[in-house]
Order: sequence, then C-alpha cells, then structure tokens
Amino acid sequence: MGRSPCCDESGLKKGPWTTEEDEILVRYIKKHGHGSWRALPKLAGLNRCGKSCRLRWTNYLRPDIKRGKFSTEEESTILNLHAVLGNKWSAIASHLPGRTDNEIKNYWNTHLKKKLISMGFDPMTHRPRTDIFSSLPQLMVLARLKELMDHHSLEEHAMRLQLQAEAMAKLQYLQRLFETLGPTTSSLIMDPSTSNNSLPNGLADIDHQALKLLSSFSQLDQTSSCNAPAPNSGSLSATDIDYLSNNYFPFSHFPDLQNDGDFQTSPTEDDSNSMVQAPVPQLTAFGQAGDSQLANAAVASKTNGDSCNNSLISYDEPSCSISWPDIFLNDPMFQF
DNA sequence: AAGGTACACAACCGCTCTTGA
DNA sequence: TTCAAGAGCGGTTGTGTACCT
Repeated sequence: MGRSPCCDESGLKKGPWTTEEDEILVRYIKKHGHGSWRALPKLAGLNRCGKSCRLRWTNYLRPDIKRGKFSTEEESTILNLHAVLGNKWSAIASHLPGRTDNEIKNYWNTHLKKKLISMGFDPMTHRPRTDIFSSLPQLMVLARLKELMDHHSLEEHAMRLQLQAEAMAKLQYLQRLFETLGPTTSSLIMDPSTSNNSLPNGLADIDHQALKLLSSFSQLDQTSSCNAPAPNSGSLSATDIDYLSNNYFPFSHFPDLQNDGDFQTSPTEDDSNSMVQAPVPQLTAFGQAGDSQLANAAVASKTNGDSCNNSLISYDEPSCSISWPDIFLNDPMFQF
C-alpha cells in the first residue's frame, strides 16, 4: 500500500481545536454533510487536514455523543466486552451508544486497567495474575484492615487472616487442578446428566482430592453463610458444584478463579435465592462471540438490576472469560 | 506562592482495510 | 489484478489541570 499521510502538508494547523473551528466544522457538516473528508477542510474554510476534521467530528462534535462520567453499568459492559474482544475499541464502542472508541480507550487506560491490576488481575487476560501470591499478604491485610479496627481483636483477626490465606492458596490450587483436568472433565462435572457422581477412570483420585480441599473451606469461615449441609464425599456431582459455588467460598468479595470456561455454573431459578444469601461473584461464559451474543451480553449486564445476578450471562458455547459483576465495581475495597 | 508531579483526555501518528477505477 | 484514495483503527503523545510539597 504505502501511502503518504494526509497531514504531512506544511502549513496545516495541528493541535487543539478552537471553538471557532468547531463552529465552522459543525456548521458545514450540518449543511452539507461531511462528504469527502479530504476535500472538506478546503470547502469549509478550515486550515486543517481532512483526517483531523474527521477525528474532531467523530470523537467530539457529533451530536449523538454522550459526555460525562461512565456509569457503573457502562463500566461493567466495557469489562465484559473487553474480556472477549480485547482492545477492539470500536467493537466495544458499538455496544455503548453515544460513547466513542477513543473515549472508551482512554477510560480503560486511565481507570479500568488500574482497577483490574489493583484487584490482582491481568488487564489483558482478565485472569488472576500469576504473581498474586507475592502480594497476597499485603492484599489480605489491606482488605481486612478496617474490619480489624472495627470488630475484632488482633489475635482473632490474625487467626482469621491466616485461615483465609490458607483457603486462598487451596482455592488457587484447586483452580490449577481443574485446569489440568481440562474442559472435557469440567463439562462432565457440570453436565447435569452426569450427576450420578461418576468421572472417567483415573480422574477419581484427583476429584476426591479436590473435594477434600473444597470441604475444608467449610470449616474456615462458619460465618459466611454456610448453613447448608456439606456435600457428600465422593465425586463432584452437579448438585455438589451448585452447593459449592453458592455456599463455600469464604471470600465474599473474591472473584471465582475460573479459568477455562467449560467449567461454568448454570444458575437456575432456585439458585437465585441462595445467591442472595451468599453473594459469590459469578462467571460469565461467553460463546465464540458473534456480535449478537456480545449485544446480549451488554444488554444483560445493563438490564439486570440485581448486583448478585448482574453478570449471569451464559451462552450455548462457553469459552473462557471472567465477568466483572457490579459487586466489584461498587465495592469500596476496590475504589481508589 | 511557586515549582514539581500525576492524571485525564483530546489529538496525532502510522498502519491496515476497503473500495473503486 | 493492481494501485491509489478514502476511511477506520489502535497505540502513543501532548497539553491542560488538579494536587502535593
């Protein structure tokens, strides 16, 4: 291709636009439409290159542009879409009426990326950072500092921290375990038709090990709404998984460390009650997303008001993605 | 009050993709 | 099929402003 840039002619103005220039551009486009951007500056009487005019119009002057702060719902939508699309700002912008790709890109770089990093997630992969354990003690201490000051003695809190750190380590280990097992096993586990507590030969030991780990969580934090009975020992059934995902995790604000998406929760009407009691962050399993699915994702995260269910989006062909429920976005722990 | 620093956001740059001759 | 113009996209930079020392 190799084409010289449109703006390399000398004498054309660069830099910030003045209100006068804005008025000229808006007046011209309202009257004539933009037509050929390259020809526009000359016709409108602007000493700018066509590209600069186009950018100014599309990113700033267009009448349908929504300005002002991003809402929590918009944040959630951006996070969900970014988890699937990556830095496809224009594609993300197409699901946020009135927002430009440039605006979303800037907002991501200045706010959301930092927020994810502070939560211990890689902003590109949306997965827990592998070095999370290096900062785990600090994170735990910070997160619970206020609670410590308000409610607990030092000794009591130290014990709780220790137990929860241990649980976190186990949780991470469990996650790796499921990653190792791979999607086939995961889907077997999650498939209701396999709820007869069976797994392929050779996996039973690992499964049993995982269950033991999970069972140990129930003893860590009796106060975190673990009123339901512990699951039976043996293989993980779909019922067990439901139970575990709704009741077991002691961290009310810690995301499910789901990695490979075939291991997905499939909430039912009945589940919703227990979720209210135990607000465990939920998974989003995006399909091999076509635009309609992405649109659904955006709509779902916008229209569902309940913070616990806000990100309960599932598709026929789950892939891998963590969603970002409003519970994080609203959590003072992650405000900065 | 002055200088330094960090942050937010508008704008630019350079590349790729699309389209039409 | 080739080539050039037009348009779009994502990454980066520049600038204004708020905050801190």
